[in-house]
Amino acid sequence: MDDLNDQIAQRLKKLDQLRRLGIDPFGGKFDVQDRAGDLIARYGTATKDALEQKPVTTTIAGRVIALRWFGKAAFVSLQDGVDAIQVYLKKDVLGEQGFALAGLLDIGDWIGVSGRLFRTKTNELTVEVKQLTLLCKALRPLPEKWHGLTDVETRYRQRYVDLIANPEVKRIFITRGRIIQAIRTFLVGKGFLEVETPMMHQIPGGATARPFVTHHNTLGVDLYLRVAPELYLKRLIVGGLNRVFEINRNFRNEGISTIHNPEFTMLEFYMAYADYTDLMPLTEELIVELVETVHGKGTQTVPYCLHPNDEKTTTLSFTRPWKRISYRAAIADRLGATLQQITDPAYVLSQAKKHQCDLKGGESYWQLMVLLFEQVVEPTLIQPTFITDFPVEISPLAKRKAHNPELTDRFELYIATREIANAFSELNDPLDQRKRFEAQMAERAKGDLEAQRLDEDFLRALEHGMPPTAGEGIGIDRLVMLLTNQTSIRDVILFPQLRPEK
RNA sequence: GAGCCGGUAGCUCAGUAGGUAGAGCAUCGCCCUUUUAAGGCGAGGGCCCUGGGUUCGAGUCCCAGCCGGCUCACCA
Repeated sequence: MDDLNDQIAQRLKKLDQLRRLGIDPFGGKFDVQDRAGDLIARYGTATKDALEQKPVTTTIAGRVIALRWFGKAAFVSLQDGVDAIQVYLKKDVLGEQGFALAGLLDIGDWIGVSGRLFRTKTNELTVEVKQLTLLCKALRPLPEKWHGLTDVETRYRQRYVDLIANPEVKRIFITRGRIIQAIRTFLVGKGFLEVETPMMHQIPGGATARPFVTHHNTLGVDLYLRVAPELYLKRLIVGGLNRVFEINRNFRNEGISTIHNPEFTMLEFYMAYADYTDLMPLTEELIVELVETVHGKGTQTVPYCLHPNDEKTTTLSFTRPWKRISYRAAIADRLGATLQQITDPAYVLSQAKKHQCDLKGGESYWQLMVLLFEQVVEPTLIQPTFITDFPVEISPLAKRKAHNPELTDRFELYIATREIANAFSELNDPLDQRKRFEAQMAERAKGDLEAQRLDEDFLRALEHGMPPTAGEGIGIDRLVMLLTNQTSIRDVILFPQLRPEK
């Protein structure tokens, strides 16, 4: 222990004293009879008299998070999961042996207790401990009880301490788990099969992003951590698994921010015989289901702070149906332009200049439109909105619109200015897909490190025939942020990526 | 990657004008058998992020770096 301080030294001293008393400071199996939460639920309203007339005995375990001494007695706050219950240690009930152990307890220790329930003078439901068992001695002190642990760096680096000291953090991660469970239940209920596809790719594909590179020693090849599972999931559709989904990590070698972690969790699902229009009501249904999972049955609105230091909370309304507007119409709307004007490249260029888009010169019409969309439309998309009909330039894996080959059968769902879902009718024309890959490779050759690579095996799969299919990806971390009202992705990822310590 | 803010005891934070480093909680000792931020009395605990510089003297001023937060840019 490099940073040995007096508090650790004191606890090590107590460790010796415990061993001299014949007590194993690191305990063993303990038969827990009740959970603190259950006791509170069951006896939270039981009166003092009722508990005396019909005594209730219980055996519970947990971590000591507060310890208040009164000479020959002490009150302990025992944390058991998200709940805490008070236990009372009294010399004449515990006996000499038990009381000696009690005297060596510290905040942070794990204990098991047996005894009867009673109410204190202040009417708090409390366990009067007859039998005290040490389950594990903690050697390090916990943060202060009142302010807790607030240093963000320590919270992320030592999440275990954060989880102990900040109950709301624990709640967020429990909610995250419930959200993911609810997604699985929802999709399985719709006939989807959960699958796992490779995380290590020989050709990273399925998204425009820079990959992480690693190396396989025996094969003697470099492998890439996947940026998306898309191309593998579509291979499964080719193989006849008509409805598949995967919830797993993607890795993108990019910057880190409040909405970006290098590894993030993505849901992707693919549905044969469907198109992107089928996915809009499905997405509404799924997300409303998740809103209800988190906020309760029948909930239509969710409070959300758009920025960390925002005083005011925005109310997000999930009442169906959600707004749908095409990419082009959304831009025209914001610019106050007609659909006629917005097709004019000169007009679009002038607007891009007017709205301070980051122009390098020589942008195509659609490149300008993409810049304008980000600049003027995205920040306004607070309420759930489906943006449809994306330009083919930025949709290399999506089917073209039947009546307009410049556009694709695609939508993105925006909530609180962020892209939450991305879906399209999957391109199943292997000849067009090859051209799209070639166009991407041309971009790569020009120095675009994020452009996609040509994947011969994927093309071979498409050549075997992929039924018309609709596919969608949902960024789980950002969705969890929305549903738990968190403004930083690090608050919904247990161990966010940080620079090495020291 | 750029800008702004921060790093002082285990934790949360003060630190005046550049002049011996403080509080609360936690810890240790004593008192206390119904408290809940328990209380009372006493005590210990510091690489003031790191490295340079200015100065008689730096937690404080200057420069560089490390780590973090926020904002912006790219990405989901």
